[in-house]
Amino acid sequence: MADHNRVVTNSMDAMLFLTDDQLLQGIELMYFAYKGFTSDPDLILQNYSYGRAHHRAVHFINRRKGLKVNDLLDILGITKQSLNRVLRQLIDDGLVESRVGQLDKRERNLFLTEEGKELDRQLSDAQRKRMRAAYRAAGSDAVQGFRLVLEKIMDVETRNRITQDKE
Amino acid sequence: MADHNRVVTNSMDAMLFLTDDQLLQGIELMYFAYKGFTSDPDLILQNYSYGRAHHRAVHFINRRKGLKVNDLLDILGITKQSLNRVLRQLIDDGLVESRVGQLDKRERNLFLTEEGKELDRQLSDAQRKRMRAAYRAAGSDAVQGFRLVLEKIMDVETRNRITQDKE
DNA sequence: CTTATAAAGTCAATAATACTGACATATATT
DNA sequence: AATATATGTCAGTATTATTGACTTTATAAG
Repeated sequence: MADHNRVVTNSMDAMLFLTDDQLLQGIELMYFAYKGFTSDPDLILQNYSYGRAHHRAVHFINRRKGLKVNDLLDILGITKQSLNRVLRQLIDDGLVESRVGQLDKRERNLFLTEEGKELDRQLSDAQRKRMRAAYRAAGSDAVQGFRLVLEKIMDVETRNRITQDKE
Repeated sequence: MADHNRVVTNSMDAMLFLTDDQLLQGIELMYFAYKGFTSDPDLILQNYSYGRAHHRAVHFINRRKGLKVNDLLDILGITKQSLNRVLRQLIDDGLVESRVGQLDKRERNLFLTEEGKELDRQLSDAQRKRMRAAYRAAGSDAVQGFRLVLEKIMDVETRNRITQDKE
């Protein structure tokens, strides 16, 4: 079975020029790009003594205003104990507001306060600036390909959850 | 100067359809794709009680056989104290060999042992499998765009260091 | 109405990864 | 001989994550 797969794989790789070395180069590209991608926000977060976890929470609370705590847990894929520390800080610091659910009072809907929006704006500006520069330098065809490959790289469940919200 | 740039930026954004929302979608794609990208290796590493730091060390030692400790520090962008813990484990566990430099005996050249190569093969197989599937599903044009955008996203210094090795 | 389930929050212990600062050793350079 | 470089190590701290146990409040099911 292993041999059979290898043969099929090789012929399809040949069509797409997918040598092991090229795949490894793609893997390294992902690693280094992600590192650059997070470097600007990391600097800003230091001023707040926050980390990437705070960034992610702020980002998704802004992008999905009023989302429930459980929604955020699903998106981030962490435990509630992990999120709690971060969310507690953001609420105590006045960047996030937790409102009791209107239909189900057990639920909490999360929103950014003005101060939270200000942090999000700073982080988002830095990251969008980098993305915009990269997109512009690479061109729109490249951007399409970039987006397509990234969608295929992520877990299917994640992709379904993300794309269903858009369409 | 800021105003001048803004005007130029906006017109070019229009040409490339770069709304803030699309940029934010790209940012989320990076986040979710990177998460998927690391999920397979993470499972394998659990069997060894290793983490991502070990993965990165093993990967780059294999890709740049005989590299010096300082080279690895530059690539990973961490302190030697951080690397030391990971490298110490890998050496003690017999996955990495540290050979005294031939020209300069202060230097140490790092190599994977057979056992180290076996771990690298497992991690690399999993990650290449995912990349290959994504590449195949997206098509070769998309792959070109993917690579191009990633190169533009990373820090310039990183890009120079990476690409100089290839050409 | 009572019981069970669900959403959120918390406490405690642990782990992986990173940091800074200080210092040691061996080797190379000046 | 003095200085600089490459590597290694010890100690202390921070961030982010984990598992497990438990509480509070509110909804749903019996």
